[in-house]
Amino acid sequence: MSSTRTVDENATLSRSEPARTSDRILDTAEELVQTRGLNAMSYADISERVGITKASLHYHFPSKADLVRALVERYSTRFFAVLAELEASGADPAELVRGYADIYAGVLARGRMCLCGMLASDYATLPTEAQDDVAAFFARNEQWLEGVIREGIASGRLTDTASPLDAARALLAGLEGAMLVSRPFEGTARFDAIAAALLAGLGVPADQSTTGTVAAG
Amino acid sequence: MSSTRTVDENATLSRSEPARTSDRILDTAEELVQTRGLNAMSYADISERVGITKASLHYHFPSKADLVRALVERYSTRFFAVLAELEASGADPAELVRGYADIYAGVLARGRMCLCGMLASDYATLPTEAQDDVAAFFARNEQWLEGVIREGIASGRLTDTASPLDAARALLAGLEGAMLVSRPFEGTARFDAIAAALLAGLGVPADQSTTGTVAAG
DNA sequence: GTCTATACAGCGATAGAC
DNA sequence: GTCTATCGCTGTATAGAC
Repeated sequence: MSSTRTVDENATLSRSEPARTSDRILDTAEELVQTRGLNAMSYADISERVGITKASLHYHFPSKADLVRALVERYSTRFFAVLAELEASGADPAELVRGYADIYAGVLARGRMCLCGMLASDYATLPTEAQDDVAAFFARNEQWLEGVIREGIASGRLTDTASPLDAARALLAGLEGAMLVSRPFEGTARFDAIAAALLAGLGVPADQSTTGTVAAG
Repeated sequence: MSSTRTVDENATLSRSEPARTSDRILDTAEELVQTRGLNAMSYADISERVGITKASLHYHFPSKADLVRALVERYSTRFFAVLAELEASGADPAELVRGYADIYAGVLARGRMCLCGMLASDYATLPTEAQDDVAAFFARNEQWLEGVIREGIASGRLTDTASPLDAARALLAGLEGAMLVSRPFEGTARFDAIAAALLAGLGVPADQSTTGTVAAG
Protein backbone atom coordinates (compact mmCIF):
# COMPACT_ATOMS: atom_id res chain seq x y z
CA MET A 1 0.00 0.00 0.00
CA SER A 2 2.41 2.68 1.18
CA SER A 3 5.73 0.91 1.43
CA THR A 4 7.41 -0.39 -1.71
CA ARG A 5 9.67 -2.98 -0.10
CA THR A 6 8.66 -5.96 1.96
CA VAL A 7 10.81 -6.03 5.04
CA ASP A 8 11.23 -9.48 6.40
CA GLU A 9 13.86 -11.79 7.78
CA ASN A 10 17.22 -11.45 6.04
CA ALA A 11 16.08 -8.26 4.40
CA THR A 12 19.50 -6.77 5.04
CA LEU A 13 21.25 -9.50 3.07
CA SER A 14 21.48 -9.55 -0.68
CA ARG A 15 19.28 -12.25 -2.12
CA SER A 16 21.82 -14.79 -3.36
CA GLU A 17 24.10 -14.79 -0.30
CA PRO A 18 23.50 -17.69 2.07
CA ALA A 19 22.21 -16.41 5.41
CA ARG A 20 24.91 -16.20 8.04
CA THR A 21 24.48 -18.65 10.90
CA SER A 22 24.03 -15.91 13.48
CA ASP A 23 21.19 -14.50 11.38
CA ARG A 24 19.48 -17.87 11.08
CA ILE A 25 19.77 -18.23 14.83
CA LEU A 26 18.24 -14.80 15.35
CA ASP A 27 15.44 -15.53 12.87
CA THR A 28 14.55 -18.73 14.69
CA ALA A 29 14.83 -17.24 18.17
CA GLU A 30 12.76 -14.25 17.08
CA GLU A 31 9.95 -16.46 15.84
CA LEU A 32 10.00 -18.54 19.02
CA VAL A 33 9.90 -15.48 21.26
CA GLN A 34 7.14 -13.83 19.25
CA THR A 35 4.97 -16.93 19.33
CA ARG A 36 5.79 -18.57 22.67
CA GLY A 37 7.54 -15.98 24.82
CA LEU A 38 11.12 -15.61 26.01
CA ASN A 39 10.89 -17.95 28.99
CA ALA A 40 9.26 -20.69 26.92
CA MET A 41 12.13 -20.65 24.43
CA SER A 42 15.34 -22.65 25.00
CA TYR A 43 18.67 -23.16 23.28
CA ALA A 44 17.49 -26.72 22.61
CA ASP A 45 14.46 -25.41 20.65
CA ILE A 46 16.68 -23.22 18.49
CA SER A 47 19.29 -25.96 18.07
CA GLU A 48 16.64 -28.36 16.74
CA ARG A 49 15.32 -25.94 14.14
CA VAL A 50 18.57 -24.41 12.96
CA GLY A 51 20.28 -27.78 12.80
CA ILE A 52 23.37 -27.09 14.88
CA THR A 53 24.17 -28.14 18.45
CA LYS A 54 23.49 -26.11 21.56
CA ALA A 55 27.23 -25.70 22.05
CA SER A 56 27.50 -24.03 18.64
CA LEU A 57 24.74 -21.61 19.57
CA HIS A 58 26.79 -20.54 22.56
CA TYR A 59 29.66 -19.71 20.22
CA HIS A 60 27.48 -17.08 18.50
CA PHE A 61 25.58 -15.92 21.58
CA PRO A 62 27.50 -16.89 24.75
CA SER A 63 24.56 -16.30 27.07
CA LYS A 64 20.82 -15.99 26.68
CA ALA A 65 21.16 -12.36 27.77
CA ASP A 66 23.41 -11.75 24.74
CA LEU A 67 20.84 -13.38 22.50
CA VAL A 68 17.93 -11.29 23.79
CA ARG A 69 19.88 -8.08 23.44
CA ALA A 70 20.77 -8.93 19.85
CA LEU A 71 17.15 -9.81 19.20
CA VAL A 72 15.76 -6.50 20.42
CA GLU A 73 18.44 -4.44 18.74
CA ARG A 74 17.89 -6.05 15.36
CA TYR A 75 14.11 -5.86 15.65
CA SER A 76 14.22 -2.22 16.67
CA THR A 77 16.61 -1.28 13.86
CA ARG A 78 14.45 -2.99 11.25
CA PHE A 79 11.24 -1.58 12.62
CA PHE A 80 12.39 2.02 12.48
CA ALA A 81 13.92 1.45 9.07
CA VAL A 82 10.44 0.49 7.87
CA LEU A 83 8.99 3.62 9.47
CA ALA A 84 11.64 5.78 7.81
CA GLU A 85 10.79 4.18 4.50
CA LEU A 86 7.10 4.77 5.04
CA GLU A 87 7.80 8.40 5.77
CA ALA A 88 10.07 8.75 2.73
CA SER A 89 7.29 7.44 0.49
CA GLY A 90 5.64 10.84 0.69
CA ALA A 91 2.39 9.49 2.10
CA ASP A 92 0.15 11.94 3.92
CA PRO A 93 -0.33 11.66 7.72
CA ALA A 94 -3.54 9.61 7.45
CA GLU A 95 -1.78 7.12 5.19
CA LEU A 96 1.18 7.03 7.56
CA VAL A 97 -0.87 6.02 10.59
CA ARG A 98 -2.70 3.47 8.49
CA GLY A 99 0.61 2.13 7.24
CA TYR A 100 1.80 2.00 10.83
CA ALA A 101 -1.21 -0.08 11.87
CA ASP A 102 -0.65 -2.33 8.85
CA ILE A 103 2.80 -3.24 10.12
CA TYR A 104 1.19 -4.67 13.23
CA ALA A 105 -1.47 -6.41 11.16
CA GLY A 106 1.25 -8.08 9.11
CA VAL A 107 2.98 -9.41 12.22
CA LEU A 108 -0.27 -10.79 13.62
CA ALA A 109 -1.19 -12.33 10.26
CA ARG A 110 1.88 -14.52 10.66
CA GLY A 111 0.64 -15.66 14.05
CA ARG A 112 3.11 -13.53 15.96
CA MET A 113 3.05 -10.91 18.67
CA CYS A 114 5.22 -7.79 18.38
CA LEU A 115 8.64 -8.82 19.72
CA CYS A 116 8.84 -5.89 22.10
CA GLY A 117 5.24 -6.34 23.20
CA MET A 118 6.06 -9.94 24.04
CA LEU A 119 9.22 -8.93 25.87
CA ALA A 120 7.27 -6.27 27.74
CA SER A 121 5.23 -9.08 29.29
CA ASP A 122 8.49 -10.73 30.37
CA TYR A 123 9.94 -7.38 31.39
CA ALA A 124 10.72 -8.29 35.01
CA THR A 125 12.86 -11.26 33.91
CA LEU A 126 14.81 -9.36 31.23
CA PRO A 127 18.52 -8.45 31.46
CA THR A 128 18.80 -4.76 32.34
CA GLU A 129 20.08 -3.67 28.95
CA ALA A 130 17.22 -5.41 27.17
CA GLN A 131 14.77 -3.72 29.54
CA ASP A 132 16.13 -0.35 28.50
CA ASP A 133 15.95 -1.27 24.82
CA VAL A 134 12.32 -2.36 25.10
CA ALA A 135 11.34 0.84 26.88
CA ALA A 136 13.24 2.88 24.27
CA PHE A 137 11.40 1.02 21.49
CA PHE A 138 8.05 2.14 22.89
CA ALA A 139 9.17 5.70 23.56
CA ARG A 140 10.55 6.07 20.04
CA ASN A 141 7.37 4.69 18.52
CA GLU A 142 5.33 7.19 20.48
CA GLN A 143 7.55 10.04 19.33
CA TRP A 144 7.25 9.00 15.71
CA LEU A 145 3.48 8.75 15.95
CA GLU A 146 3.23 12.02 17.83
CA GLY A 147 5.04 13.80 15.01
CA VAL A 148 2.79 12.28 12.39
CA ILE A 149 -0.36 13.15 14.34
CA ARG A 150 0.85 16.71 14.93
CA GLU A 151 1.45 17.17 11.23
CA GLY A 152 -1.90 15.63 10.39
CA ILE A 153 -3.69 18.04 12.69
CA ALA A 154 -1.76 21.03 11.37
CA SER A 155 -2.68 20.14 7.78
CA GLY A 156 -6.29 19.44 8.75
CA ARG A 157 -6.10 15.82 7.70
CA LEU A 158 -6.49 14.32 11.19
CA THR A 159 -8.98 15.07 13.96
CA ASP A 160 -7.73 17.72 16.34
CA THR A 161 -6.95 16.48 19.83
CA ALA A 162 -5.80 18.05 23.08
CA SER A 163 -2.59 16.03 23.29
CA PRO A 164 -1.01 14.47 20.19
CA LEU A 165 1.42 12.60 22.46
CA ASP A 166 -1.40 11.01 24.42
CA ALA A 167 -3.17 10.15 21.17
CA ALA A 168 0.05 8.52 19.98
CA ARG A 169 0.37 6.57 23.21
CA ALA A 170 -3.24 5.43 23.04
CA LEU A 171 -2.73 4.21 19.47
CA LEU A 172 0.44 2.30 20.33
CA ALA A 173 -1.18 0.75 23.40
CA GLY A 174 -4.30 -0.06 21.42
CA LEU A 175 -2.39 -1.85 18.69
CA GLU A 176 -0.16 -3.79 21.08
CA GLY A 177 -3.19 -4.73 23.16
CA ALA A 178 -5.13 -5.67 20.04
CA MET A 179 -2.42 -8.15 19.09
CA LEU A 180 -2.38 -9.52 22.63
CA VAL A 181 -6.13 -10.10 22.96
CA SER A 182 -6.64 -11.18 19.34
CA ARG A 183 -4.21 -14.08 19.25
CA PRO A 184 -6.51 -16.34 21.32
CA PHE A 185 -9.07 -16.02 18.53
CA GLU A 186 -8.99 -17.33 14.97
CA GLY A 187 -7.98 -15.00 12.18
CA THR A 188 -7.34 -11.27 12.17
CA ALA A 189 -10.93 -10.01 12.15
CA ARG A 190 -10.79 -8.92 15.78
CA PHE A 191 -7.54 -7.05 15.31
CA ASP A 192 -8.76 -5.39 12.12
CA ALA A 193 -11.93 -4.17 13.81
CA ILE A 194 -9.98 -2.73 16.75
CA ALA A 195 -7.42 -1.06 14.49
CA ALA A 196 -10.21 0.48 12.42
CA ALA A 197 -11.89 1.80 15.57
CA LEU A 198 -8.63 3.29 16.83
CA LEU A 199 -7.88 4.91 13.48
CA ALA A 200 -11.42 6.22 13.18
CA GLY A 201 -10.86 8.08 16.44
CA LEU A 202 -8.01 9.94 14.77
CA GLY A 203 -10.13 10.73 11.72
CA VAL A 204 -8.50 8.10 9.51
CA PRO A 205 -11.14 6.37 7.37
CA ALA A 206 -11.24 2.59 7.00
CA ASP A 207 -8.89 1.00 4.51
CA GLN A 208 -10.63 -0.72 1.60
CA SER A 209 -7.65 -2.84 0.52
CA THR A 210 -6.57 -6.07 2.22
CA THR A 211 -4.44 -5.58 5.31
CA GLY A 212 -0.94 -6.62 6.16
CA THR A 213 1.14 -5.99 3.05
CA VAL A 214 4.10 -4.76 5.05
CA ALA A 215 5.80 -7.30 7.30
CA ALA A 216 8.36 -6.23 9.87
CA GLY A 217 8.80 -9.53 11.66
CA MET B 1 -15.83 6.29 43.64
CA SER B 2 -18.41 3.88 42.25
CA SER B 3 -17.81 0.60 44.05
CA THR B 4 -18.35 0.37 47.78
CA ARG B 5 -16.30 -2.71 48.48
CA THR B 6 -12.62 -3.22 47.86
CA VAL B 7 -12.17 -6.55 46.17
CA ASP B 8 -8.79 -8.05 46.84
CA GLU B 9 -7.18 -11.31 47.80
CA ASN B 10 -9.22 -13.37 50.24
CA ALA B 11 -12.23 -11.19 49.61
CA THR B 12 -14.40 -14.27 49.72
CA LEU B 13 -13.31 -15.17 53.25
CA SER B 14 -14.69 -13.60 56.37
CA ARG B 15 -12.13 -11.37 58.03
CA SER B 16 -11.23 -13.39 61.11
CA GLU B 17 -10.88 -16.80 59.42
CA PRO B 18 -7.31 -17.82 58.66
CA ALA B 19 -6.80 -18.09 54.88
CA ARG B 20 -6.97 -21.65 53.62
CA THR B 21 -3.64 -22.96 52.34
CA SER B 22 -4.95 -23.41 48.81
CA ASP B 23 -5.98 -19.74 48.82
CA ARG B 24 -2.59 -18.59 50.03
CA ILE B 25 -1.01 -20.64 47.28
CA LEU B 26 -3.29 -19.08 44.70
CA ASP B 27 -2.62 -15.57 46.04
CA THR B 28 1.12 -16.10 45.76
CA ALA B 29 0.99 -17.78 42.37
CA GLU B 30 -1.30 -15.03 41.09
CA GLU B 31 1.12 -12.32 42.10
CA LEU B 32 4.05 -14.15 40.55
CA VAL B 33 2.23 -14.71 37.26
CA GLN B 34 1.01 -11.10 37.12
CA THR B 35 4.47 -9.69 37.75
CA ARG B 36 6.81 -12.23 36.11
CA GLY B 37 4.74 -14.39 33.78
CA LEU B 38 3.64 -18.01 33.94
CA ASN B 39 6.83 -19.55 32.57
CA ALA B 40 9.02 -17.55 34.94
CA MET B 41 7.13 -18.88 37.96
CA SER B 42 7.98 -22.19 39.60
CA TYR B 43 6.71 -24.36 42.44
CA ALA B 44 9.95 -23.51 44.23
CA ASP B 45 9.11 -19.77 44.10
CA ILE B 46 5.68 -20.38 45.60
CA SER B 47 7.05 -22.82 48.16
CA GLU B 48 9.53 -20.24 49.42
CA ARG B 49 6.93 -17.51 49.89
CA VAL B 50 4.08 -19.57 51.29
CA GLY B 51 6.38 -21.45 53.63
CA ILE B 52 5.49 -25.02 52.75
CA THR B 53 7.42 -27.53 50.68
CA LYS B 54 7.04 -28.12 46.97
CA ALA B 55 5.61 -31.56 47.70
CA SER B 56 2.82 -29.98 49.74
CA LEU B 57 1.97 -27.67 46.87
CA HIS B 58 1.45 -30.72 44.69
CA TYR B 59 -1.08 -32.00 47.21
CA HIS B 60 -3.26 -28.94 46.55
CA PHE B 61 -2.53 -28.56 42.85
CA PRO B 62 -1.15 -31.84 41.45
CA SER B 63 0.14 -30.30 38.24
CA LYS B 64 0.98 -26.83 37.06
CA ALA B 65 -1.89 -27.13 34.59
CA ASP B 66 -4.27 -27.58 37.54
CA LEU B 67 -2.81 -24.51 39.20
CA VAL B 68 -3.19 -22.29 36.13
CA ARG B 69 -6.75 -23.37 35.60
CA ALA B 70 -7.63 -22.58 39.20
CA LEU B 71 -5.87 -19.24 38.85
CA VAL B 72 -7.84 -18.15 35.79
CA GLU B 73 -11.14 -19.38 37.13
CA ARG B 74 -10.79 -17.55 40.42
CA TYR B 75 -9.56 -14.36 38.76
CA SER B 76 -12.40 -14.42 36.25
CA THR B 77 -15.02 -15.04 38.91
CA ARG B 78 -13.76 -12.17 41.04
CA PHE B 79 -13.41 -9.82 38.11
CA PHE B 80 -16.97 -10.25 36.95
CA ALA B 81 -18.21 -10.05 40.51
CA VAL B 82 -16.65 -6.59 40.68
CA LEU B 83 -18.30 -5.64 37.39
CA ALA B 84 -21.67 -6.86 38.67
CA GLU B 85 -21.17 -4.79 41.78
CA LEU B 86 -20.24 -1.75 39.74
CA GLU B 87 -23.39 -2.18 37.71
CA ALA B 88 -25.54 -2.66 40.79
CA SER B 89 -24.28 0.63 42.22
CA GLY B 90 -26.60 2.46 39.86
CA ALA B 91 -23.82 4.43 38.19
CA ASP B 92 -24.55 5.86 34.77
CA PRO B 93 -22.78 4.46 31.66
CA ALA B 94 -20.01 7.08 31.71
CA GLU B 95 -19.25 6.27 35.33
CA LEU B 96 -19.32 2.55 34.53
CA VAL B 97 -16.67 2.75 31.83
CA ARG B 98 -14.58 4.99 34.05
CA GLY B 99 -14.99 2.51 36.89
CA TYR B 100 -13.98 -0.24 34.49
CA ALA B 101 -10.79 1.60 33.54
CA ASP B 102 -10.10 2.22 37.24
CA ILE B 103 -10.02 -1.52 37.90
CA TYR B 104 -7.11 -1.79 35.49
CA ALA B 105 -5.44 1.26 37.01
CA GLY B 106 -5.63 -0.38 40.42
CA VAL B 107 -3.96 -3.53 39.18
CA LEU B 108 -1.15 -1.57 37.53
CA ALA B 109 -0.69 0.61 40.63
CA ARG B 110 0.29 -2.58 42.46
CA GLY B 111 2.93 -3.26 39.81
CA ARG B 112 0.93 -6.00 38.16
CA MET B 113 -0.36 -6.87 34.73
CA CYS B 114 -3.91 -8.17 34.25
CA LEU B 115 -3.67 -11.93 34.91
CA CYS B 116 -5.44 -12.82 31.67
CA GLY B 117 -3.43 -10.28 29.71
CA MET B 118 -0.28 -11.88 31.02
CA LEU B 119 -1.56 -15.35 30.21
CA ALA B 120 -2.55 -14.16 26.75
CA SER B 121 1.14 -13.51 26.09
CA ASP B 122 1.86 -17.09 27.19
CA TYR B 123 -1.17 -18.37 25.31
CA ALA B 124 0.67 -20.89 23.11
CA THR B 125 2.13 -22.65 26.17
CA LEU B 126 -1.14 -22.81 28.12
CA PRO B 127 -3.09 -26.02 28.82
CA THR B 128 -6.09 -26.17 26.47
CA GLU B 129 -8.68 -25.52 29.13
CA ALA B 130 -6.86 -22.43 30.37
CA GLN B 131 -6.65 -21.17 26.79
CA ASP B 132 -10.42 -21.39 26.52
CA ASP B 133 -10.89 -19.64 29.86
CA VAL B 134 -8.62 -16.76 28.85
CA ALA B 135 -10.43 -16.30 25.55
CA ALA B 136 -13.77 -16.43 27.37
CA PHE B 137 -12.55 -13.77 29.81
CA PHE B 138 -11.88 -11.35 26.98
CA ALA B 139 -15.10 -12.15 25.15
CA ARG B 140 -17.15 -11.64 28.30
CA ASN B 141 -15.44 -8.34 29.03
CA GLU B 142 -16.22 -7.13 25.55
CA GLN B 143 -19.85 -8.11 25.92
CA TRP B 144 -20.16 -6.29 29.21
CA LEU B 145 -18.58 -3.16 27.79
CA GLU B 146 -20.66 -3.38 24.63
CA GLY B 147 -23.85 -3.37 26.71
CA VAL B 148 -22.70 -0.38 28.74
CA ILE B 149 -21.70 1.55 25.62
CA ARG B 150 -24.97 0.74 23.88
CA GLU B 151 -26.89 2.03 26.87
CA GLY B 152 -24.74 5.12 27.07
CA ILE B 153 -25.40 5.93 23.43
CA ALA B 154 -29.13 5.31 23.79
CA SER B 155 -29.32 7.69 26.74
CA GLY B 156 -27.15 10.26 25.00
CA ARG B 157 -24.44 10.06 27.64
CA LEU B 158 -21.77 8.53 25.39
CA THR B 159 -20.58 9.50 21.93
CA ASP B 160 -22.45 7.66 19.20
CA THR B 161 -20.38 5.18 17.26
CA ALA B 162 -20.97 2.87 14.31
CA SER B 163 -20.23 -0.31 16.26
CA PRO B 164 -20.50 -0.45 20.06
CA LEU B 165 -18.89 -3.90 19.98
CA ASP B 166 -15.85 -2.59 18.14
CA ALA B 167 -15.66 0.35 20.54
CA ALA B 168 -15.78 -2.11 23.42
CA ARG B 169 -13.02 -4.20 21.85
CA ALA B 170 -10.87 -1.14 21.24
CA LEU B 171 -11.27 -0.07 24.86
CA LEU B 172 -10.37 -3.50 26.22
CA ALA B 173 -7.36 -3.77 23.88
CA GLY B 174 -6.32 -0.22 24.74
CA LEU B 175 -6.39 -0.85 28.47
CA GLU B 176 -4.60 -4.21 28.26
CA GLY B 177 -2.02 -2.67 25.94
CA ALA B 178 -1.65 0.35 28.20
CA MET B 179 -0.76 -1.91 31.12
CA LEU B 180 1.68 -3.81 28.92
CA VAL B 181 3.57 -0.80 27.58
CA SER B 182 3.39 1.20 30.81
CA ARG B 183 5.06 -1.27 33.15
CA PRO B 184 8.55 -0.57 31.72
CA PHE B 185 8.12 3.02 32.90
CA GLU B 186 7.97 4.43 36.40
CA GLY B 187 4.61 5.22 37.92
CA THR B 188 1.14 5.20 36.39
CA ALA B 189 1.23 8.50 34.51
CA ARG B 190 1.55 6.82 31.12
CA PHE B 191 -1.35 4.48 31.79
CA ASP B 192 -3.52 7.29 33.14
CA ALA B 193 -2.92 9.40 30.06
CA ILE B 194 -3.76 6.54 27.73
CA ALA B 195 -6.88 5.61 29.68
CA ALA B 196 -8.02 9.23 29.60
CA ALA B 197 -7.49 9.41 25.84
CA LEU B 198 -9.42 6.17 25.29
CA LEU B 199 -12.30 7.34 27.50
CA ALA B 200 -12.34 10.76 25.84
CA GLY B 201 -12.97 8.97 22.55
CA LEU B 202 -16.17 7.57 24.02
CA GLY B 203 -17.20 10.96 25.34
CA VAL B 204 -16.28 10.24 28.94
CA PRO B 205 -14.65 13.30 30.54
CA ALA B 206 -11.48 12.99 32.60
CA ASP B 207 -11.78 11.89 36.21
CA GLN B 208 -10.79 14.53 38.76
CA SER B 209 -10.35 12.11 41.69
CA THR B 210 -7.31 9.95 42.21
CA THR B 211 -7.31 6.68 40.29
CA GLY B 212 -7.25 3.08 41.36
CA THR B 213 -9.68 2.86 44.27
CA VAL B 214 -10.99 -0.50 43.16
CA ALA B 215 -8.54 -3.38 43.16
CA ALA B 216 -9.40 -6.68 41.52
CA GLY B 217 -6.03 -8.37 41.78
C1' DG C 1 -2.02 -32.00 55.14
C1' DT C 2 2.78 -31.68 55.47
C1' DC C 3 7.17 -33.58 55.50
C1' DT C 4 11.91 -35.89 53.59
C1' DA C 5 13.80 -37.92 49.94
C1' DT C 6 14.26 -38.77 45.35
C1' DA C 7 13.43 -39.48 40.42
C1' DC C 8 14.24 -37.73 35.99
C1' DA C 9 13.99 -34.43 32.26
C1' DG C 10 15.31 -30.05 30.92
C1' DC C 11 17.92 -25.88 31.45
C1' DG C 12 22.03 -22.60 30.39
C1' DA C 13 26.72 -23.07 30.02
C1' DT C 14 31.74 -24.87 29.46
C1' DA C 15 35.95 -27.84 28.03
C1' DG C 16 38.40 -29.51 24.63
C1' DA C 17 38.88 -32.24 20.15
C1' DC C 18 38.51 -31.54 15.26
C1' DG D 1 32.84 -22.73 13.49
C1' DT D 2 31.02 -27.00 14.83
C1' DC D 3 31.22 -31.08 17.29
C1' DT D 4 30.89 -34.62 21.64
C1' DA D 5 30.65 -34.88 26.25
C1' DT D 6 29.58 -33.27 30.49
C1' DC D 7 28.71 -30.19 34.45
C1' DG D 8 25.71 -28.13 38.01
C1' DC D 9 21.32 -26.49 38.69
C1' DT D 10 16.47 -26.09 38.45
C1' DG D 11 12.14 -27.75 36.71
C1' DT D 12 7.82 -30.69 37.60
C1' DA D 13 6.37 -34.55 39.79
C1' DT D 14 6.04 -38.86 42.92
C1' DA D 15 6.63 -42.29 46.99
C1' DG D 16 6.01 -43.06 51.42
C1' DA D 17 6.62 -41.73 56.47
C1' DC D 18 4.41 -38.96 59.94
